[in-house]
Amino acid sequence: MADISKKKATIYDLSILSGASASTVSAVLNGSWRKRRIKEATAQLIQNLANEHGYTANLQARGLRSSRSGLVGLLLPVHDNRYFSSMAQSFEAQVRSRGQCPLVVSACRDPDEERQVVETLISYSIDELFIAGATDPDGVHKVCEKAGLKHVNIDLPGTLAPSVISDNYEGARMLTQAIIERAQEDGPLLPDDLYLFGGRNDHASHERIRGFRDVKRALLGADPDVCIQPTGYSPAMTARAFEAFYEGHGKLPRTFFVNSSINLEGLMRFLALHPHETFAGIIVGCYDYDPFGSFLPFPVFMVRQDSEAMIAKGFAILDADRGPPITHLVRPTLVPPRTALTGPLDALKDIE
Amino acid sequence: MADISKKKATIYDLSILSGASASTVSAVLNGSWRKRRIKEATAQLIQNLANEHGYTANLQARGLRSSRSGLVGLLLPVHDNRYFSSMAQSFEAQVRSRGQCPLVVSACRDPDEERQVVETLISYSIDELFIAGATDPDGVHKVCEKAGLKHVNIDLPGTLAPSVISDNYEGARMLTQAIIERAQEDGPLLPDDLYLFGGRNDHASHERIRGFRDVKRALLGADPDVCIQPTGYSPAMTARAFEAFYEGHGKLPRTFFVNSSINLEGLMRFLALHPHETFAGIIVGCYDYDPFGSFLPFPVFMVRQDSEAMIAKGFAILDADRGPPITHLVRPTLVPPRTALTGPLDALKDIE
DNA sequence: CTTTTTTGCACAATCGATGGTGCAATGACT
DNA sequence: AGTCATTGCACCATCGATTGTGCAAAAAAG
Repeated sequence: MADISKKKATIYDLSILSGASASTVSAVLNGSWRKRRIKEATAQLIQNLANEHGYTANLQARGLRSSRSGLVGLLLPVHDNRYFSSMAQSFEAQVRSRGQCPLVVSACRDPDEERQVVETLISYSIDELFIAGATDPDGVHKVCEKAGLKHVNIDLPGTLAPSVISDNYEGARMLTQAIIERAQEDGPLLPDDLYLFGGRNDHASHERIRGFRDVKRALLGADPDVCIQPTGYSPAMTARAFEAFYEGHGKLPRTFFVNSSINLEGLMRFLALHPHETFAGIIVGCYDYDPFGSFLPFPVFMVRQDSEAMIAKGFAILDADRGPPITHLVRPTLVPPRTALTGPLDALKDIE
Repeated sequence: MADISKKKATIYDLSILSGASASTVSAVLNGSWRKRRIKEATAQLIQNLANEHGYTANLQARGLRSSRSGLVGLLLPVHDNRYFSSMAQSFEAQVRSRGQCPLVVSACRDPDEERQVVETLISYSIDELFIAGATDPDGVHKVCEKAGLKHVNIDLPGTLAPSVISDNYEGARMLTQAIIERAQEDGPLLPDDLYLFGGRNDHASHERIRGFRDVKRALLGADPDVCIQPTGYSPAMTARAFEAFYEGHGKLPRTFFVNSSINLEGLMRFLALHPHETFAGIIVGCYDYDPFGSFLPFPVFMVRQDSEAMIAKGFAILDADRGPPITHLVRPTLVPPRTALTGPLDALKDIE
């Protein structure tokens, strides 16, 4: 209690105070003391001293010695997005419940940045790495491999390491079917009335586009290539695509599938520049859930990816150690318009 | 290139390869070699070897020795919210541009959790800590103090350490004035027509409420206490408050001020349970910006807090070292309805 | 050709914790 | 009492880097 000491206590300080050796103190404080046949009384004494002086282990020293740091990394494209930030939230909770320390970093979908960030994490001797939405998962894999770092891909699969991803094909099918059915309530839907915006040359986009096309062909009989507009993942590019369509047609498509909430932000940019009439009657599907996106002034069907389950599965794979580079699918859920799901925010302490 | 070695190279490996001593290698690789009067040629030789073998310093070892880790922490209430996640994004960019490694963690607004998380960070010898939206900044301060850890409060001020916060009073004034003026376009506004929902017993809420009340009294002549509904920060509680009002009045207030985007999620939960007519004609102000929140089917004025500037100011304070526990205000901006601001997402690499 | 200065680097202690090994003291057993 | 097993713990090398110190060799000065 009466702890005037400015510096943090070390096992050596406790060793002097207790009269025991540093290795005994260490054993007591890291729990291995039974194995080392330390007397219960000695352990108690040291424990008490440790509490009294607010001892906490220097995790850098421990990490250096044991070459395990207790750090688990999550590599994200960006934080600033509900899908990834809620993944970060789940990740953090799960890592902490395992007694480790989460390290969440973003790399802006830049392959070089990705590799460099991972190098940095490796320099801190992180124990495990979750690679979420990496542009170049296999490039990152090689970096991890070289350092002997266990890792899984989340969200976008790699070919060299185990991956856990959303079932994009099924999710896209559900979403496409939902918006078609809803649009048909307003009258017959032609193939030209249903577009897809966003996404690019990655696995998730491919699968989503495949699901979209399969359902569209089945229900509407055709899917002209022009209806697929892979604009990449930036809001600006997506906005440009909407703008281009609008220039050409004088209106938006009656209904469309937006590849992600980031692309949906592109739609917001478009909307900001056009009056309400522009989007009267449109039906939108968005592959990602956002609580405010769900309440836009037109029906927005959304797909909520189960990032919590994906992270959990990721841990299961890492725990199983050295699994084959298989891709595991996690089923997302369809969220109808005007739906406010509960989330991590509900775990906030807020007693009042 | 031909690097078959499974283990990471150390300065000792390079020391053998180069024929120089480990200390020389160390000096070369950490840049202090000029000061140590190492020959340019020797430095070159070692540099080349290091590149060839993909050497990266073990930052735990370095941290242990130098008691500086290169880690900078950011403590958040939650990730899963555009305000905090965009703060995380700015933070990360700024930390990295300073050559350090960002460590973003959340503590769920739980004072105990906050202190414990900070203890953990301290065990990793982080160099600096940004405490954002802490429930108990001064409690955290004491923990930092004891460990000699430099820190600033962001968003919610403490009395013991320097703080950088949003100018909540001014922001609330702007927002209140904006929604009043907008509402008055639809006819005269009575004091009972303007409510405030959300927030609790913290500095930010107090200031926002104060700004709200001052403007409301000035423009509408009065502000009955019943118009202030501090529901705390949970969506569920906020939804309950809307529900209660609706029960009592058969409608929502004509216009209201929502204390944060988390509370705005509470409004979404309410909306999900009620038809469109329920919110016909309402005008909303929300203290926080969310790109989708800005496009809800009724006018939503938002306040965008400048988290980037707040982080930058935080670094300036830390760099100035040992500043007095002064509170610095950063002015937020008013965002009119249907506005899509650009953000960190626009920095995403997305060439296509 | 000495003496002094400068250059270039090696040595060794150190940061705090871990874990293999060894040894004295105690108790059990014949 | 003598042998052996067990208990309880101390010693010490080690993880990989940093840094103060010291000392040859080379260069400059005299």
